[in-house]
Amino acid sequence: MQDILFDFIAKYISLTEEEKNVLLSLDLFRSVKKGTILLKEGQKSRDEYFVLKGCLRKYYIIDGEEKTTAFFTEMDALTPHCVKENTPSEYFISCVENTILIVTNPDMGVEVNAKFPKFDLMCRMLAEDLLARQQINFDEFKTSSPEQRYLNLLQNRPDLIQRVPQHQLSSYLGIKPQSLSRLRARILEKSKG
Amino acid sequence: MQDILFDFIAKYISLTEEEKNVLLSLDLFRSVKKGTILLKEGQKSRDEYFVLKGCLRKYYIIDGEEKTTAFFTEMDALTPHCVKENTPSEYFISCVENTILIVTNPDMGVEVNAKFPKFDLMCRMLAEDLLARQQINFDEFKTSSPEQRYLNLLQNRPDLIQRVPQHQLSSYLGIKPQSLSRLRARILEKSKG
DNA sequence: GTCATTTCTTAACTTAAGTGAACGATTTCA
DNA sequence: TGAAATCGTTCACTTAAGTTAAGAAATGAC
Repeated sequence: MQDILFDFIAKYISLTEEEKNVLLSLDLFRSVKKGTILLKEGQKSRDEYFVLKGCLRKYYIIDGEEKTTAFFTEMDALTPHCVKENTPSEYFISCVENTILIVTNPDMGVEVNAKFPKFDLMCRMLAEDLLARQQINFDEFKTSSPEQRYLNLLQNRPDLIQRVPQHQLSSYLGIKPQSLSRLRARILEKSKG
Repeated sequence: MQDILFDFIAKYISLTEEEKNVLLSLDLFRSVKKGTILLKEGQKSRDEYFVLKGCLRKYYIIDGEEKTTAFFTEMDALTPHCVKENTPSEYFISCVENTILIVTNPDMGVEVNAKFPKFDLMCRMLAEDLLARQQINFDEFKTSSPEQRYLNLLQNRPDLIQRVPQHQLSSYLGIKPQSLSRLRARILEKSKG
């Protein structure tokens, strides 16, 4: 399980065995049941998440309707907006599956940083990395039709389509559940000829 | 002009007069004519931009059609994806207006960092900041209809609607120019009653 | 296992975006 | 200045997404 964490960190910096042990001793791991809501709209929180196993979902409730805008799976990091701004959250975060997380907060960052000066460097690289990926995703979203977006998802994150309910996927694709059903039927029809 | 730069930096770190002078002496300023293409698809580049005055546009050409995905105006920073990855660019960057830029590259970062240790810190804060804003924008885009997106733009960046041609705005909103025309007419009709 | 709830699909209808074409109005540039 | 290209709007038509409603299928609770 920890391997996922160390594989992830290894993408950015290298750790000694000793450093790894110190990290593990911090006891950051947390196991969360499917359906648990980690963050609610209006709530303040200092918790940042890193997914070791499982899946988190970020969603808004707008006019009484859930609007899912992101999924976080293995190796994904998630710092809710409200953590940086110290404002009430505009969105919810819940567990799509039973999930194992690393939970940290900015204060611990300071502490950890004292022991690992490299940690700061890694955080910057991570932020830049996420930003770059986010921008590409956004561009792809803007330049595609819902159907293309679904096909892209099928290519890039096929696991999501299996592990996430359709009605959550649909708003992630920017459409209604009925439209996703129809769109899938349309694609199937095409492939048959 | 430099005030824009220092106002921007002041959001993150504070500089002494001496430090400001050193920064100015680096001669990073560049004036670029409207229509100039700073980066082309397929091209490699190390240049990062910060807009002091004017407007840059990022666009793809997909099936022979320009798809605009971002505009960068005063105080916006832009690091093309290809700079970090050292791969050919997938998109173009051009000047919508005569523009004054600060042009840097990662190597200079090393040099600058020797003189300003704070610089590194600022870059991380900036990356985190941009990431947070980007995520909110993306969420907003996903959860809105084209019409809502246009109204949001009218609220949040009214200047863009003035300074940017309609057909570039439209793909930024994820629709065709004709649809933007129609949508504007529709809104006007509504407001009349 | 059964009942209730949630989720997914289908259908009919409405609304809005895509497409192709035409038309002035600008803008560009020789 | 005058011709050519670009740009914005409009129109008629097509296609796809939103909406409302209903029913089938899967899931969960007891």
